[in-house]
Amino acid sequence: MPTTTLPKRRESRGDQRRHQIFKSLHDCILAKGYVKTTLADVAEGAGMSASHLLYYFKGKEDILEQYFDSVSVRFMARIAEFSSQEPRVQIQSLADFWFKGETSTIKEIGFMLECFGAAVNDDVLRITKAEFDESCKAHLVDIFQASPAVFMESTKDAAEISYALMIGLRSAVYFDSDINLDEAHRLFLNSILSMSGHT
Amino acid sequence: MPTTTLPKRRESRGDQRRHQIFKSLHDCILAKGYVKTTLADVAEGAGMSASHLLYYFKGKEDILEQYFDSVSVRFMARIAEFSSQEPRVQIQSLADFWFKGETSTIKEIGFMLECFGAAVNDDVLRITKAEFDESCKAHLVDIFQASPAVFMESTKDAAEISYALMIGLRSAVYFDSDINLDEAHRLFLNSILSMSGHT
DNA sequence: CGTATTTCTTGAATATAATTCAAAATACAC
DNA sequence: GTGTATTTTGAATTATATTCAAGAAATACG
Repeated sequence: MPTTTLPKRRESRGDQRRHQIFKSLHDCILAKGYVKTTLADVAEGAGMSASHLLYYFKGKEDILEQYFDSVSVRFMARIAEFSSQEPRVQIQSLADFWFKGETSTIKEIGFMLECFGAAVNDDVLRITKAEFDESCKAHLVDIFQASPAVFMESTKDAAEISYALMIGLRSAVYFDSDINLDEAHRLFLNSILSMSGHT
Repeated sequence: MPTTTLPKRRESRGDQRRHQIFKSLHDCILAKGYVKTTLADVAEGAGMSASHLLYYFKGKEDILEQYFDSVSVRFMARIAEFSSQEPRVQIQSLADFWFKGETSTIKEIGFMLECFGAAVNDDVLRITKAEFDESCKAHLVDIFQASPAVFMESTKDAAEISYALMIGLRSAVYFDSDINLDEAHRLFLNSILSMSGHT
């Protein structure tokens, strides 16, 4: 399916091409998963030949690595926007970000989980994820420091637990039928509010 | 005098072979990850030809699916053993199980994370994981019901949060340098004890 | 314009790994 | 011993990632 995109002057031709490839990879992963996605699949979605993908990227892994990085950057920017809000509102924003909206559908969580699995044995993905985690936890520490009270030994512990809860609940939403996005949202929100003394 | 050796018919020849294959697959996954492991690698470790692996299993995926299932069964049996203990001891046992000992090294956590990633687009793995999760959460509900007090809306919520915490903390231990197995053990233990009213 | 140069694009060739299969080797029953 | 069932293998087959030489298109420049 060829996509006719308007030529933006801000983006070089190469960047446009790269974005088409990312978009196609994302579509393919949501449809059949990264492992089962072939370069031919991605190429067709991006309207080019498979061999031409390797003009822009070193290989299949490289496409995922760079795409994962771009998603990571986008997410960090989004989360950074919350910083100006009151702690209580910030917590609400985070709950919404991780358990509501288009970035947190079941399929998107599946994409995330598959990336984590791939990251286990891919240095580039692993480092990207580690930096993303670090950034998220730093934000959480800030939130807890600005909060009324923390029922934890330290704000660092509270951040660690909050982040683990987010990862674990999203995983549960994907795999387990006893919990859905709304319930996970409630559990996450209530837990963080409670930990931060927002009674 | 006993002249006849007992026929160790506990395991058929085929089952022995299958176990050799599982063992080899596990070694390979710890060494280079499932995706990068080839059938030739597994075959060499199990002392047979690659094509012969497919005499016992339908394919590479099938080996992982059946091995993951056997690990799941083994883990469930181990966790079921804790049931006779007092709630407080049971919580300690769970913390040790998930964050201490040979089943919870960094490499084993990596194996788990890679399986979860693969499970996203593999029906067999996904169902195995879903059933395992369900079983674990049921045990947690039992623990909370037998505990002094639960600072949650329900024991189901407490179980959901505990399990999410376990998954999220193990993931953090694998990817993030700001937390190790000992700290995760402490955080998990303290959180569950606190949630269950074991002050 | 015309053409030189750079960038883009492809199909054909190659490499690697999973899977199939016919047949050989081995174990086993009688 | 001989026939049958099981185990095992190496040699094809298939699928996919990757390389590469060369053609097409865009762009720079006289």
